[in-house]
Amino acid sequence: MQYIIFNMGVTQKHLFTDQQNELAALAKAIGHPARIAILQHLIQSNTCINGDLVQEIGLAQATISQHLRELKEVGLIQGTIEGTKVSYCIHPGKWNELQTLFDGFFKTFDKCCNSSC
Amino acid sequence: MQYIIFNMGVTQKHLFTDQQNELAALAKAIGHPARIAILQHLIQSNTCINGDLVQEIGLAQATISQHLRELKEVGLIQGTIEGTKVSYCIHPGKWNELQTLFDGFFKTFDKCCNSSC
DNA sequence: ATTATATATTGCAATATTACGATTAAATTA
DNA sequence: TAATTTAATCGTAATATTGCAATATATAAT
Repeated sequence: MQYIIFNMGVTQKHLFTDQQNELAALAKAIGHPARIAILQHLIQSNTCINGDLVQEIGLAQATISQHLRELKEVGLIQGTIEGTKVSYCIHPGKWNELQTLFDGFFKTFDKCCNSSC
Repeated sequence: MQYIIFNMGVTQKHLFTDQQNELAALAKAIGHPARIAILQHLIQSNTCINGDLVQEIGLAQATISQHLRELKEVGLIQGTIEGTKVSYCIHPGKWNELQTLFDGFFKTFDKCCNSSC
């Protein structure tokens, strides 16, 4: 009689620190070209709506909406309802956190110490 | 008679620039806590082998091997065969490219321009 | 009230990812 | 040569992701 085999297909987050999980979650969020494109367009135009991105990128409305939700869930963007539209923009605080976390991670590798193998 | 419906479940890379795809691919590669942990351990110990990481992280040998392959495929690490072991280390050039690409991306958002919505 | 506009959600199909055991491959050691 | 060590690959199971059409929801305009 079997109770649990093990969690197949699921990331074993408990093996890692909160910082490792957070860094990975942020990296994963920007780990799709559509979400990179969305962020770049938001940065350029300050704010924009779903429909703009559908035009700009060329994916279906539902698909863009889904990508926006993922970026929102990780906190990198925020949306404000304006009539029938929703105005999206970068969340400056989270963007700063993203930058700081990644910078810190990158800097831990000191290029002067020859890392060869 | 139907030839192509469309590519379900597959990222539509042709919609994006090479730079967007490259940035996303690198972000995706570090978008898993196990791969973050592997990179951090490589940075700390300069080089290490599969078995070390299995001990350190606590995932199965095959799983660590798979994560190592993903990091190798994107070019962030390299492996050198040494007897029965394979010594892994960071690829300094690619690490530098990673850093430069992300830095450039982060900087395009200028915090002074109030991005609110 | 009805129609138009815009986005979110649901449902579905297909591929991708995560994880592990078992096996294979390749070099080292006894 | 045979046994040991180490890592890669194969096979499999389960979940996650990607993408779209269709539908639902909610506000604005007629």
